[in-house]
Amino acid sequence: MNIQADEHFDLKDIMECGQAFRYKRLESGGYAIIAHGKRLIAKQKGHRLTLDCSEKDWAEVWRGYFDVDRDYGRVKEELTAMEPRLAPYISKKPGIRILKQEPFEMLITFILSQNKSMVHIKQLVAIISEAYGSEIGEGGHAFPLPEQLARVSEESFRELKTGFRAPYLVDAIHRVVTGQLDLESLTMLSADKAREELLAVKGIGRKVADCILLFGYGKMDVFPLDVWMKRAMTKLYFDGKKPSDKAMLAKAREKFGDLQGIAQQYLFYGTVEGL
DNA sequence: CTCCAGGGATCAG
DNA sequence: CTGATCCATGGA
Repeated sequence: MNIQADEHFDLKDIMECGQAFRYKRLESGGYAIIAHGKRLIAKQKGHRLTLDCSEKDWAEVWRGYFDVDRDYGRVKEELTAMEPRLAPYISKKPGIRILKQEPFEMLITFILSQNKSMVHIKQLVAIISEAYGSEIGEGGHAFPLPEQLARVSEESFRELKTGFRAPYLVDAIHRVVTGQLDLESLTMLSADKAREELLAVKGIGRKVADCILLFGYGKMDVFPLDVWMKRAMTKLYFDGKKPSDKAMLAKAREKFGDLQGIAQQYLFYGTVEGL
């Protein structure tokens, strides 16, 4: 089916700005995307977005995934009004949107992400999906469900080269399948309350928790502070001197308010791309 | 060889 | 409270 995309939607930038790991760029310029247990082929030409899905799947899955019902024109106006220095980052990648991905997938993916490069995270998530996720056609595999990972031992995770993160994964999965960590219930909580729940898991710190909240729950009032964002914030607001994490987070809230999660993504992609 | 990667736990002051 | 060190592993 075809969708009308506006100037605030750029498939390439959405997929490649660092928030998603389960996509492949095709020869045609389109993308094969796996999310929410489904596989999608998407192509964009100008304002025309072509998707190989039913209207039902569009309505039930992909519309939410692409955050279509948020007015990014307004988001960008508000952010620019709050902080004019964000403008060059926004105009460099004006088509970024925050994807709404599966909470459990984000939980596992970002526990894995610590101290790893983005390409390696992508490889590792692919390997885990192929090993334990259900086949969904065309050789694609869904990200594994909690029950599918519950039988995986720490030893097996180590064989997949997850290194010191293996026990963290086992602990997180155990908490989910036993109901000790109720991912569903975090939807209704404030970011601060939801973060508290996530921080109880070993291997989840502030940064990983905030990535889960932003990309898995669409909570835009968080600011994942990773090495790239520390560079960006230091350069922008602290004159090259090394500020504390607390100072950087306070500055992010001051400058970007409840839209700091979205601001973070413009800053992140811009910084990775060398702006 | 060294250094670093979308960090966090632990321990020393 | 802040800062240093260690943690596996692969790529530059």
